[in-house]
Amino acid sequence: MSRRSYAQYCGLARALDLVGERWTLLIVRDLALGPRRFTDLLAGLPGIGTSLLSERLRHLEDQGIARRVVARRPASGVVYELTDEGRDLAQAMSPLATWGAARLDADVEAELRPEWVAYALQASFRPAAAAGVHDCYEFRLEGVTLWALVDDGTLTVAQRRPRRPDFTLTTDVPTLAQLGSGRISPREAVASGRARFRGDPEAGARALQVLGSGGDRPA
Amino acid sequence: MSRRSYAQYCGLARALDLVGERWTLLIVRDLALGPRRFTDLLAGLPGIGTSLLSERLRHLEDQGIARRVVARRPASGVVYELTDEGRDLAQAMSPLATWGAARLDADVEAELRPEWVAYALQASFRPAAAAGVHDCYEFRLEGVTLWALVDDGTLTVAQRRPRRPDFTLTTDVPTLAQLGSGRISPREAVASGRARFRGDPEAGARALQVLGSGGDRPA
DNA sequence: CCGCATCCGCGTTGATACTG
DNA sequence: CAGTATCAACGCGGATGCGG
Repeated sequence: MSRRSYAQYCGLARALDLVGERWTLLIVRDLALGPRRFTDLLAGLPGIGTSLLSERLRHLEDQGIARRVVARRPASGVVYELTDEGRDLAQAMSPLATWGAARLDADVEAELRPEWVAYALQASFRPAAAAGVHDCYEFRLEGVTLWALVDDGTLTVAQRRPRRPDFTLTTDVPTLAQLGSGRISPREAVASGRARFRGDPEAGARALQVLGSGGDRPA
Repeated sequence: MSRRSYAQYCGLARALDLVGERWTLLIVRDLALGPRRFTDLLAGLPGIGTSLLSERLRHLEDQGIARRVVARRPASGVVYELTDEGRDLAQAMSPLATWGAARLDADVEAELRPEWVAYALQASFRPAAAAGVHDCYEFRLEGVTLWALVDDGTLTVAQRRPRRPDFTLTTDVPTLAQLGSGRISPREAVASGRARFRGDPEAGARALQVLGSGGDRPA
């Protein structure tokens, strides 16, 4: 029953005491995309047990990271959502996610869900660079297609085509991650056959600014 | 024997598969301050068992995050140090450490070691803001005193006074963390009695730029 | 003393069954 | 749908031992 603590007066140790246990950060990740029901979370975390999810949620609630809300409108039920502190945490773990994304090898036998990519896009979104930008980017990734809708300072990742996209990028997730982090240039990605770009090159350049580390121009 | 994996094609899940297990990130934190011996790490991680530390180190080695080096010079023995990838990771976990530092309550029964504070300072250091800066800041924190030596683009955190400091800040760690993150202004910290500042106010302003989120001026 | 392996008791986790 | 109850399996903490 006693929660194990590192008992160190150190920011990292404290963070790990709070959210370092198994599944916790993945729950925060899922909640970062919006309110979720218990069963939504359960479906998004294959392998977690219901009791553990229940306990984790209660703990996040106790720590003021997430909030339990009795939903009314769509269908009565319980919904979990992040608090402001939870959103701070979601921001703080983005670099870790980016670091991990760069190490997503192609050979990993891992499930690919649109939500994970949506989370990665949200994490790498730079609102300041998106001022005055109104674009729609289509990403096709191994059977998963999704759309990033940039409107000024906001990014919405949709799983249905919201409007005619300014470009379509067909690639795989590791390549997309490398593009976003600037580890390879769009030119290289296309030249090596790992990516295919169709559409407005200027929109592609804006996408790099808004969703990546910016700078380079697409082929 | 089978390492448990989340098996999700998501950057965060991958990062947690690699370094999400207990103690692992704290080991990386310790190594981020420089090469360490097995027993140094052991001493800095009260509660870890020798076998677990050994296994974690081997895993970090396998993943190319840390490296095992047979030391010669000071005394023969084995030393562990971060690889470039490990340094990337250390960078990536800094925001998490900052998030946790803001939640280091005064009531926590936790050990305070100069190294943790040194790590926090390193994590918040912005080399770009330190161009042309040559300062020495003294921090006195509940019995622990240390010095931050800024020289152009580099920060060295010392546990012995390297030279006459440009200012001395006496406070506690939560307040220091809040100052660094900009959650309170130096003015407030001093006015509320939580901090005491003695020395060159302009050096204090530079410290905020270099070690914090910058902007405000000290009282 | 340093670096590490082995063993054991226990807390945490994963899977299933069951309930309002 | 939103959990609680239960139990087996695994990971971890602590002790011990052993070759440099």
